[in-house]
Amino acid sequence: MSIRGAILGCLSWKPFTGYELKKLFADSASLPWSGNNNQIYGSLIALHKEGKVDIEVQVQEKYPARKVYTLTEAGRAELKAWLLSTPSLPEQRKLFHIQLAWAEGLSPAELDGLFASYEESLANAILIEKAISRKGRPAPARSEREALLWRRIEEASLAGLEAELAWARGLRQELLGLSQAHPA
Amino acid sequence: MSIRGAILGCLSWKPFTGYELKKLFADSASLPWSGNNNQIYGSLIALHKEGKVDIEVQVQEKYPARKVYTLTEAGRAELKAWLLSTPSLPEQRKLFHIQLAWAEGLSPAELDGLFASYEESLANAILIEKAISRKGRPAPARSEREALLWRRIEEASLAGLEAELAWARGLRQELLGLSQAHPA
DNA sequence: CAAAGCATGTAAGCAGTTACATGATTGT
DNA sequence: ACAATCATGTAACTGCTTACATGCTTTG
Repeated sequence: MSIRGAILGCLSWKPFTGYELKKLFADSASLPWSGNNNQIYGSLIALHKEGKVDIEVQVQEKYPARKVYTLTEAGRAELKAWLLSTPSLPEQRKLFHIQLAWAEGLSPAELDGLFASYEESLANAILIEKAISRKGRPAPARSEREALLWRRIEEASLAGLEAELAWARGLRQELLGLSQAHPA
Repeated sequence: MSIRGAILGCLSWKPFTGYELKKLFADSASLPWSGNNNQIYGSLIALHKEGKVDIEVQVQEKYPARKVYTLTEAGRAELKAWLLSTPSLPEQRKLFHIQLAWAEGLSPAELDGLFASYEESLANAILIEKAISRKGRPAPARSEREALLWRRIEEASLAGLEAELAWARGLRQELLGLSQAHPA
């Protein structure tokens, strides 16, 4: 349910519609949710039922009506409680590593192909991340502290990808060395 | 459904019972599943229905009967297909970063407390990982290649934790500097 | 004229978790 | 006496994903 916290956090920055939140989640590498309708709209409806958010309906001429959500005092209280809850350890799900772990049945060439594909998608993800970051993504900067935090969080997300790419490249080279030392 | 792949992988190493697999998943830092009954036993039952595994029931005197699972040819085929499927990008779920992102409402002391708690649990997780790795966890080493892969995978998991701890420590110091430059 | 964007919502399903249920044996 | 280990399985639930449903507008 930590997506609730993330949604409350966004709304503590400024009011949003569900549609805007959806895009925000979908575009962010640090927010590990797909931003699908069910989660966003569902959470907003639940939050409203609990009195944590207010809705302002803005009727438009050419587009469907927007529902702009604002935090209430109760919402602000839940956010603060979540912010102060004890931090949880980071989770890393590196499925490729599990694939590698059981790759004994693959030929050196097949293994090398997997690495090539993995490195390519990592390199691609890094390029995309860098492009977005260079363009400057919308971020709150209500204080020097907040700006620093956001900068460091973005850096960490990129650094994680780059570390993984470096790891894969190093290991791939080692494997090439091995298969040349003991040819089939 | 990637846990299926992981289970098939284990069984390609040697036969296991559900109970043994459960412990294996629960103890491993690289296998991102809790090893709960429902998943392990459920998957094994499904795999058996599909003819991917054989069961040998071993009745024991003092303990409940064990069901030892072995891969069939069909199981080996599914494993190979999974091993050759295109690698997926690593997923990182660093919930603490999201907490930080919206921490604007917290005092410097409250923020510092969060960092202290985070660093402590990271340091703890690292110690546990190192202890287990020093004792040498059970791992297949049917070839030089397999031994190398398992070593590097273990290292990567530890390196991820250590990088996160270093990141947190660095940022915490920067924040301390900030709050002294602009005291409340 | 097709695709993408604006904007909301629901249905069906998969993946994963905690907790429940049973029951003997061994260690503290 | 209490907890942990051995060993299997089921029930109830949360979280999250894909896909469905609608309908107008703008862009290519």
